[in-house]
Amino acid sequence: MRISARTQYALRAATELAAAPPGPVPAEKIAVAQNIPRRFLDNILLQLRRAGLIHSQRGPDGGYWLARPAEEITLADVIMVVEGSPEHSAHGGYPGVAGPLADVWSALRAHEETLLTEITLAHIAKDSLP
Amino acid sequence: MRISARTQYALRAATELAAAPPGPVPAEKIAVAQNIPRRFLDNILLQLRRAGLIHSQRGPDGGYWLARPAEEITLADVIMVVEGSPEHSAHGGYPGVAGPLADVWSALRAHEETLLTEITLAHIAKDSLP
DNA sequence: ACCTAACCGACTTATTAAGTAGGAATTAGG
DNA sequence: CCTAATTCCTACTTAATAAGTCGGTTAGGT
Repeated sequence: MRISARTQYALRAATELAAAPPGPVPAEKIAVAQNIPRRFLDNILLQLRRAGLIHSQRGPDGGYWLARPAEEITLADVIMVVEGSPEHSAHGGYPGVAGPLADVWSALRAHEETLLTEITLAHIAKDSLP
Repeated sequence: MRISARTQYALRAATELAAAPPGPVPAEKIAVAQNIPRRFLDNILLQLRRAGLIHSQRGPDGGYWLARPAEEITLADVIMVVEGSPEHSAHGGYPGVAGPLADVWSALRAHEETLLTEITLAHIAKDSLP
């Protein structure tokens, strides 16, 4: 269950947006609230925007906001953007007697995906996990 | 769900031992059967032995064998040896509104651990997953 | 003695993660 | 129109980890 700093930052930033009142939230505010290195955060927010998960506005009073309601953005959505699509052919088919190991990884991944697809940013922001 | 090559090798090697008839199995045989770089495998087996998971015998007809019955060695046992004990303080306590994220990781880890603790080398070797 | 196989630490190389740098483009307010 | 705020973008650096290699040493059996 490895979760990179980048991924965690992305989720925390997104949660911050989910919890904020309507309107743009500047990156600086997010960085301070979540204690994320500013420049790095820029980088991540850019990626989220390009993926269409958030929108942005430049200039004074500019900032970022969610492209969809927080109830409709799952953790998996965010994670997939920053981690890239998982190439799950990595553990496919072990020699001989070790074959069944692949089924274990596959079960683990399945459960993980299920869980992360069930939980939305709204759940996190409101502390109402299912 | 990141699983290092080293970990996979360790599990596959252990499975090979679990499936073998009683008596020492030389590293070379495991390396060939599982297509694992020989020197690297040495390294891993050494680690497993030091952890008390397997025993060894030098000289001709030497090799490795499981220290306990395959039914009593879980995947978690093997993984913990090669990955080291998880420092799960890594994601402990996020600022403000992101706090509940920690519960998600914790749930994920709990499930993972449960599953890996339920499955033994015997299950893999005999392809009889629960 | 000799061959086989485990034992051991240190070393090299490749990849990824994490963060930084330096600016350019946009927008609102005065 | 000028200024300040703020996003946008590419590329770079550095640190950590993973993966595998090397060169031998030690012990056991025949």
